[in-house]
Amino acid sequence: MDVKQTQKTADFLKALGEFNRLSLVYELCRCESSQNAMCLCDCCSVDSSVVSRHLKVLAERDIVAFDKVGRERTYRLNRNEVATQLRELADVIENSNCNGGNHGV
Amino acid sequence: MDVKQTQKTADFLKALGEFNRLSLVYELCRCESSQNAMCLCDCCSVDSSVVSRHLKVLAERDIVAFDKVGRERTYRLNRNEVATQLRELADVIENSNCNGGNHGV
DNA sequence: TGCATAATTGCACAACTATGCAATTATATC
DNA sequence: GATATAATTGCATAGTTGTGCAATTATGCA
Repeated sequence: MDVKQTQKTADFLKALGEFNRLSLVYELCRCESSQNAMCLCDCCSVDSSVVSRHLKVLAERDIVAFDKVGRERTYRLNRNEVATQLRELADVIENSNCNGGNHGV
Repeated sequence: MDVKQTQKTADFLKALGEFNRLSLVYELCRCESSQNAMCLCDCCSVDSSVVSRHLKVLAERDIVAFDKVGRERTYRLNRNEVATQLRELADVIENSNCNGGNHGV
């Protein structure tokens, strides 16, 4: 596995692997429409500045995307991209080995 | 989403989301048979004590399992369990929302 | 019993991270 | 322009994490 790709995958998982960030992801999960940051604050009991920073981390990893609407920013989950990345990792872990695919259950 | 479950999932992702630990996982991925810790040291250029600690973290999250063989410990990847957890998360992220399943592509 | 090897643990430390508060920026409305 | 609100940024801080080295434990073998 390529070092750069490994680092990228690790960063992706690390971004998801923090309680408040994962809570934000779940919160965005529950709502079909975009949510602004203030609204998202309610789901985790931390300062709005903290939420802002967490959303920034999630955006950097392409886990969420945002649009500017007036003075608000509305965030939405990149559902397909995130799900695809997780599934690809699952496939690698389940299927790749020296003998090429069979993991001997 | 239940707080305890969220924390557990976050811990799982955090365990995977570190470069050297993910490298160990990939290394175990490549090999069908169990590997001892010394062997695994080769895949990441850190002290054996560090590898030992990383493997402990991975074992705590049930990402790897080990057997004692003489004075060695041989580690193997819990392929199915890890893959299943990742896929379940992918499913939640892709499908769950207020309107019950459709995520409006 | 003595020695060698595998692995873990104690300790110290540097780097990173999450957090809250205050200040700042950006934008809408009056 | 003045004011209010949404969001971000600077700063300080406490807590966590990854790391290496040395010591220790555990096991196998002569």
